[in-house]
Amino acid sequence: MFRSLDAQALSAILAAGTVRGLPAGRVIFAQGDDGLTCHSLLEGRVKIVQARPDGNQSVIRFIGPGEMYGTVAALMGKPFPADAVAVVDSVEVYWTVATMRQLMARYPEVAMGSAASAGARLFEMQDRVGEMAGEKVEQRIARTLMRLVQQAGRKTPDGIEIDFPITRQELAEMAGSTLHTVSRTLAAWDDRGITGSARRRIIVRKLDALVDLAEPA
Amino acid sequence: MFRSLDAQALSAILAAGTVRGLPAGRVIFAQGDDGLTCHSLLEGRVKIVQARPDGNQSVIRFIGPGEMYGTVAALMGKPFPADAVAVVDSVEVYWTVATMRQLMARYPEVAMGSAASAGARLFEMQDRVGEMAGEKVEQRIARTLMRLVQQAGRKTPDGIEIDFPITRQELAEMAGSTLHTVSRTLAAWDDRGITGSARRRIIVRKLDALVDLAEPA
DNA sequence: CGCGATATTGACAACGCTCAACTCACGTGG
DNA sequence: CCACGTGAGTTGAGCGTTGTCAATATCGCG
Repeated sequence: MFRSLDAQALSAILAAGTVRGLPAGRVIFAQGDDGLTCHSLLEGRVKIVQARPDGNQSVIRFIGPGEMYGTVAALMGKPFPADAVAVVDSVEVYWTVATMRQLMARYPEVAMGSAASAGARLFEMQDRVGEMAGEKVEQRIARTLMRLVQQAGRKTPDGIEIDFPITRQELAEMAGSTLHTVSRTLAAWDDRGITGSARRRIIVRKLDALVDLAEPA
Repeated sequence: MFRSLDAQALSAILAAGTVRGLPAGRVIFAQGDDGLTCHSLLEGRVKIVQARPDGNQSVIRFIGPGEMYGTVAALMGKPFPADAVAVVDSVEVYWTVATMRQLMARYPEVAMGSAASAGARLFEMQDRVGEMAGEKVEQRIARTLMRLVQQAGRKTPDGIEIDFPITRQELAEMAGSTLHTVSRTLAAWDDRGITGSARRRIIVRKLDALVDLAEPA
C-alpha cells in the first residue's frame, strides 16, 4: 500500500510513527479497546481474532508485511472489533489516529491505499459469508488453505508452503470447524499427496487438486 | 449518508445523476458486470445476492432508502461481486463512476460518507463470518432477524414488523440454512409468541426473547 | 377458477461435532 | 543427558442437528 510513494515521502511517513518489535504471542490491541492507533506490519505475521460470546473464537484473517490493520476502526472512532496477536516475532509501525489523518491529508495516496484495501477486504468477507453459508466443511477448509497460499505462500521445490506456523486449531477457526475435523481432513489429503503437513507447518503439493476440492460436484 | 449536506448541494448531486423507477424484481446490475455505475436507493428495498458455483445463492444484504450500493466495486474498477435486485417497486439514483469521482472531489462529505459506510459494512461482514463459523442454525436465524429489525423494522401495536416482503427462502439464504429449517424454526417461535409470521411477512413480538436465542447458553 | 409461488410438515440419513483416550514432538530443568 | 510436562496432533465411537427427499396445504394473481 506504500508502493506508489517515493522514498522521501516514505521515510517521512515512517518517521511520523513509532516502530517497534513484537515478540511472538504479543497482543497488539484487544477486542473492545478504543481504536486510537493505526498499524502497519513491516515484518512477521499477525492474526486478527474475534472472540465469540460462547467462548470460542474465530480467526478473521492473517496480516502480512505491508498490510495495515486496526486502521478502519481507528478512523471511524470505534472500538477494535477483534484482537490482534503476533504469531511470530514481528516488527510494526503504528501511528495515532490524529497523525494518520494528517498523513492522509498530506499524502492522498495513503488515504487511497487504505480505502482500496478496506474495499478488497469487504469483498473478501462477502465471499466468505457466501461460502460459509452453504458449503461443506471440506470445501471451506480447501478455500481457507487457498487463501492462505495466496496471502502467505512461499514456493519450495516440494510445493507451496505457508510461510508461518499455523495450528490445525487456527485453521479450524478460520474455516468454521473444529480441530478434529481439520486434522482428519488434512490427514486424508496428505495420504492423497495433495498436501504435506507437519507440526504447525503446511505444504500444498497439488494446488489444482485443492481447487477441485473447493468446487463442489 | 447525505445527511450532512445542505439542500443546495444535495440537489446538485441529485441532478448530476439519473433518477429512475424500478419495478419489483428488476435486476439493477448483475454479478460479473463491469462496475461502471454507483447507486443510491431513494425509496423501496433492494437485495444484494451472490450466486454460488453450486447453484445456490446467498443474500448478502438488503439495501434501504438512503444507502449506497455498487459503489465500492465501481470505485475500485472491479466487476460487481453480486446481483442487485429490487424486491419491491423502488426508486434509485445512479451516477457514472467518473461523475461520482467529481462529486467526491467537490463534496468531501460524499467521499467520507461512503468510506464510513464501507467501513461499517466491513465490520458487519466480519461479525457475520464469526457467527457463521460456530453458531447453530437457530442462533444464526435469530441474529439475521435482529439485523433485519434494525435495518427495516417498523413499529406496530403488535410488535416490530419487517417493512418489506421477505420469503423464508431469502431468510434462509441470509442465515446460511435451508427454507425448511427456517420454516420449522419460525413455526416454533410463532407458537411461543416470539414472532408472528405470515406469507412474506414477519413480525417480531418479543425482541428480548429473540436476543436470548441469539446468545448461546 | 386454476396455476405457480410460497409455506408446512414428516421421515430419514449423514455430516460433522462432542467426548475421550492416546501418541508424538519439543523444550526445560534437574 | 534423561525425565518430565506441555502443547500439538491423531484417531475412534456415538449421537444430535440439520440437510435431503417427498408430499401436501394455502395463498394470490392472472
